[in-house]
Amino acid sequence: MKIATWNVNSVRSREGHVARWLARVQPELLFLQEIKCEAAQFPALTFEALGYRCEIVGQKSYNGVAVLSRIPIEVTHRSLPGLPADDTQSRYVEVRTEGVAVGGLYLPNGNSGGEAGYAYKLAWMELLADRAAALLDADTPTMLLGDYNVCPEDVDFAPGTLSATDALVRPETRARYRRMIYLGLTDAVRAVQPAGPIYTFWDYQAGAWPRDRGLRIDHALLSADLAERMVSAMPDRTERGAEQPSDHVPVVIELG
DNA sequence: ATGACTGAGCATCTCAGA
Repeated sequence: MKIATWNVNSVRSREGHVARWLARVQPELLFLQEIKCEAAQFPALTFEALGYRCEIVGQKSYNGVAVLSRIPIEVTHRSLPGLPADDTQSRYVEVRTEGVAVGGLYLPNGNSGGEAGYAYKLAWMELLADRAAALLDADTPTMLLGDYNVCPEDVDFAPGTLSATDALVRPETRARYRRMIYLGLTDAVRAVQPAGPIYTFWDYQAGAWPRDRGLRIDHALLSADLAERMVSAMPDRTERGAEQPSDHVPVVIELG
């Protein structure tokens, strides 16, 4: 079973990219982030024609997540448990399939909105770790994947791309990511490639892609039972070389 | 000496992204 995540930076601008990628890779589940539209504008017919059901948690202009599935799923959550009722940002969807809980997430960047914006990121990370703890306490096989907007270690960003005060690398950010690792979750891509740079994002600016000056910010965290089942986990770099690409590439996890 | 991106929207600039 292949489960993938992809921040597409507008699903309407990337409809053809996603359709071609689905036809080529044929994952069972694809979680999308930054769809940047409401459900009514989502190009569901295109993906349904390829055999994928679409579950959309939309939002106008910003954020927005979705899951495309070619196996039966049950949507269990359309927002991250614990957020205030008046939180309007669409950043989380969770499903159950074959006894596995799979959460697709778009974690706040944290570099805009001043200290309040950064505090929102940290609060969101606390609730995500709480959600992980609840699933693990119930012995639920769990995968939490998406755009974490966190470079866990210095090797996860090319030299010179980020300052030490960037919200993607600040110590408070990394501490909260580590809390999830300490719960017992496995960083799938790092388990496959324990050392050395491996990126999932390259900025549109300053020739970041041709110079391979990227970041590793899209992750899949697996409970121990799923980590044991893992066959492969890797970003699909080829997508960054497409015409008019997203600045992120898909990350694919294969379970046996 | 130095270039310099992309998408959405009550748009021809601003916000957000990272």
